Amino acid sequence: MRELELALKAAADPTRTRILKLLEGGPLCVCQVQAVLGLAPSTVSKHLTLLKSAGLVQERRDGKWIEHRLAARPGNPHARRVLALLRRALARDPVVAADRRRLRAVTVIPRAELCALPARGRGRHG
Amino acid sequence: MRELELALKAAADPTRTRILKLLEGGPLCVCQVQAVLGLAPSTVSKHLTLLKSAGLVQERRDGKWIEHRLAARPGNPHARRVLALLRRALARDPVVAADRRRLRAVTVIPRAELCALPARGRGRHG
DNA sequence: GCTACACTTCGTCATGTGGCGAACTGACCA
DNA sequence: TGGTCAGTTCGCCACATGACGAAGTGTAGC
Repeated sequence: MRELELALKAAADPTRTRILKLLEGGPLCVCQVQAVLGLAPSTVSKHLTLLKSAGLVQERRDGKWIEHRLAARPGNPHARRVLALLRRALARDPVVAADRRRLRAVTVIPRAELCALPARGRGRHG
Repeated sequence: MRELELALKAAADPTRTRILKLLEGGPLCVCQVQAVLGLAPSTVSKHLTLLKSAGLVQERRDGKWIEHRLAARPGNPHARRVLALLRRALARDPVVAADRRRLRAVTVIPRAELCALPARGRGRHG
């Protein structure tokens, strides 16, 4: 019951829904998500931590960066169900579509360059 | 997006999850739900109103009472997905099982008698 | 080891949410 | 037409949640 609650609550926030839909396209690091959503790094990190503890997302260190991806085989069966639901939902949602466009623009930038961009929030103008 | 959010948020609260699982057994009036969950009528009503506005539940007046049931054919496709998810989930949850036991005890009492019980909250002792 | 930097944690704030009792609404029945 | 009573709405309270910036953590590379 509690696990279902966690999985549903994790998916029930629009920001986290957008993150999950972004991750359907493949693994991303925090600053890529941040660049697409336009949020502070601390905010993105908190959402990803919550998604992880709900079992929807896994992480893997890749040198300096941390790759976040949808949980391939969640231990929590509710998490699997919620991910499956999301995969079917919002196929034509305008917000999701816009996010995907922004993501395409973002992923062509090398990570080292993207993450160093000044507009990141960790010093919004310097 | 907003509709998915509403449907997920509606199902993400444990009290509402319990209500939805109860309704899987058939339509119920407010005082029956209340008798099983042990909550104030205003609280149950609020939850049912939210479930209705999320498209998960429908109501039908039956004389003095109002029957609440799972939406048979929700206009909102997200609502349909969430209900399908819930139907598969919590099949062996202890809380849900206990609720079902209590519901069986409650449904043998005629509604007119049950709803008039003093322990209802609308005057918890008189 | 020291610096750089991707990310997290902490403290704070505004807002949302779940619970209750009291007052209100509206359908049935006399 | 007025009473009864199932259910809703309202006002209130405590607590959860999402956002931010500042400070902290830990890995890569000099």
